[in-house]
Amino acid sequence: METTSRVAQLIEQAILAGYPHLEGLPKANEIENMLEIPPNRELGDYAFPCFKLSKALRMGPPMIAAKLKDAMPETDTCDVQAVGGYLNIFLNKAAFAKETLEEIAQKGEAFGQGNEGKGKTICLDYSSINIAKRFHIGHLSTTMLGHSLKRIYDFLGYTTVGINHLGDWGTQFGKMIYAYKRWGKKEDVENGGVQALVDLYVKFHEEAEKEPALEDEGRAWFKKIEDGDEEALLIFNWFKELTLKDTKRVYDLLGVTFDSYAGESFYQDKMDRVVDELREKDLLTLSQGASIVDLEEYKMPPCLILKKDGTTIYATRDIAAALYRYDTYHFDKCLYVVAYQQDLHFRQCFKVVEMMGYDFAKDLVHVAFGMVSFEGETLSTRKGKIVYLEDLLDMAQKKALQIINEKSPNLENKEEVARQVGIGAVIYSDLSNSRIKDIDFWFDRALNFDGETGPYVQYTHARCCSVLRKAKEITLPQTDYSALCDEEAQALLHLLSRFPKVVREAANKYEPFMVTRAVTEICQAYNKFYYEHRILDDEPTTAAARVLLTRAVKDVVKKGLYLIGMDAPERM
RNA sequence: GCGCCUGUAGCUCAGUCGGAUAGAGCAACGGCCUUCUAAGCCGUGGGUCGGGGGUUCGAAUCCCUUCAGGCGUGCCA
Repeated sequence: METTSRVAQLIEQAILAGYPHLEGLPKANEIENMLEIPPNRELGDYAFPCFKLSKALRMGPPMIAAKLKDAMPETDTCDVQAVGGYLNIFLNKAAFAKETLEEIAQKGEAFGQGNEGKGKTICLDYSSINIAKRFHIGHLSTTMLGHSLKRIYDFLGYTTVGINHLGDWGTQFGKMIYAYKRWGKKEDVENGGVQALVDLYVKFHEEAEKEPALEDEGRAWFKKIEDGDEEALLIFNWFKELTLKDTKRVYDLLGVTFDSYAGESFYQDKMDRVVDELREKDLLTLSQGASIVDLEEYKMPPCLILKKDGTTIYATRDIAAALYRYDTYHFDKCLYVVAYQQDLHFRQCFKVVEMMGYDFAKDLVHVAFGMVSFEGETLSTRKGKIVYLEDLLDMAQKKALQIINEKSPNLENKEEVARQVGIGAVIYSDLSNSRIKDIDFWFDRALNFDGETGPYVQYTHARCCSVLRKAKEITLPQTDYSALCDEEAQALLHLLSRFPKVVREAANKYEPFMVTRAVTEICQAYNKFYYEHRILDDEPTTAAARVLLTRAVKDVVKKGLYLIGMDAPERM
């Protein structure tokens, strides 16, 4: 049983001892939730605020605390003190150390793992790149948030389905085909990849300024795609392959994977169902030539389903996708990791699904995140205010390599470690704050390797590994847990023991940064511990305890990094 | 106009379901490597928690109001 639950039970017993017949007093599980962590370690490991009992017991909080202190059963779990209105709890340090470390030692990197998600499926829509566009820093958050959430849910036993909802439908692809046929060369596109396609698209718009008829040509080619014209599809699919190939390089660097690439084009033949069903259920109304679902009752603008030319729109597509995903995966939740600009769009879509009578509408969740700007300005290819992810990751790896050459010139696999550290720095900075915050991208921030950064955490992990390598060379006796009663070890043990709860909170709130933060705090506490105490102490039983603590830190940090999508090199 | 979001140290941000003197990192300055990785550790300075009301024994946290900024607000996604 967890320490906090046991403490809560003891308090429950103390309350019951004093007031056996009084109704409305908190039970152990409620008490556990009421427990707090004092602001200062000298005030104990946990605190029970007695203010909340004041009314029921008709007594001042300090008096209650004093009475509870006297009524607390004698155990070796903890001691208590009454301070003001608080009942402060002091754990038996050695017992706490033993319990925590034995569990982590037994479970290793599986510490915190769970099976509460067993039999449940979670769909995650993330990254969702556009065909014929280059991957840039604006795509990083959706990609890493989604990837991290997928790993977190996997860790908790859920079945997860990662979906890259490709942006592969629209007139722009007709324009691109036209531009390619008129100005493009096969080998240029083969060699230039997506950038060549982007160039063709830009060229189209330049020319269309002078020659407006080109717009019609573009539309005509898109119509050919829609109608399944052989040539059009051949070129279109080739563009798609090129984009996916280019993007795969970035996904490989980041370690990101997907289970499905069903994007917009995939739903083309699944839209009729939505429209028909909306008609049948009498939800569709005609307004200004377009077909809409009126949402005035819910204080939202109408949801557009068919444009006045009768064609579908992204809301139609997202509704079709939601229905399809439910039919296919029977998800317990479907997460849309998409920027907050689309908040209204998703609220409308989810509401329409609900109006259609689908109960699972409540399980559709928009996991919104902030906007990315670059050095204070809106991202813009045209103004050159853009950073391509491939370039950024390249710079990060180069910087990491340079630092390795300075600090660890004898490291064996420098290139590989530089990859892990450089990319880790970028991922960490992306997942270090709550997702709703806007990000103003600055190179020196994303490529910072000091302080609360990816490299800092990786460094601490590597430091643990180093100590453990040294420890292997000596034989250690039975562990003396009372050697871990010092401030630094105890602070560290608390952070470690809380890790499983943090992972669950991150999952419930869709906030990977909580894992990032928890791991960082563990590293800070370990580095402090490391400087205050010699791990490989002359006293072997002490050394054994500290080595065990080091191993626990290593395992938890490694798993935490994994959960946010980072690698943990053993040397750096 | 209306809706959603954000506002905490010079900068970037944490802050548990309301709880004890509001915490980190960066930047600045000053220390610490003949002992386990100095990508580290320690110290110093720095805060009207946007403003004003209210609820409460207690508010950065809840409610109201106001200001500032961002985003959205029907045929792009």
